[in-house]
Amino acid sequence: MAAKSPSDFFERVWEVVAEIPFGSVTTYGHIAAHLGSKRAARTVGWALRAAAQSGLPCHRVVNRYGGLSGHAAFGGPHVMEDLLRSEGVSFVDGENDVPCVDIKQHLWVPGT
DNA sequence: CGCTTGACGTACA
DNA sequence: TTGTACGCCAAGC
Repeated sequence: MAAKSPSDFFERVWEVVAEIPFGSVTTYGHIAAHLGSKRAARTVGWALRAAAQSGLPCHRVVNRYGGLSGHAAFGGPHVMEDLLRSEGVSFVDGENDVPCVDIKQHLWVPGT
């Protein structure tokens, strides 16, 4: 698709997030890499915050460790986790008793 | 108009 | 191996 404007970076993130299948999750790094820059993960986070306000399923986007980072943007610390569990996403205990999404089982890659 | 912060990740010392 | 620094892009002050 033809590029539009420099801020199109946000729209690309939203486009990818909107294509995440039900019950699947992806990571900031994968989205950023799909956009062209692996280190743009931070910018992806900014776009996700705006995505939450756009009504996109940004709760399907987690960090590299499967940890839910943007729970604050959902208005509740357990909203994001509950949404993922409602979609059938499995949670695994992290190395610090921290529940993380089983990305190994639900990881979805942009372009699939 | 310029510096700092921010839902991360990779590279290097 | 662990810790620190850098990079990406946009918004806020």
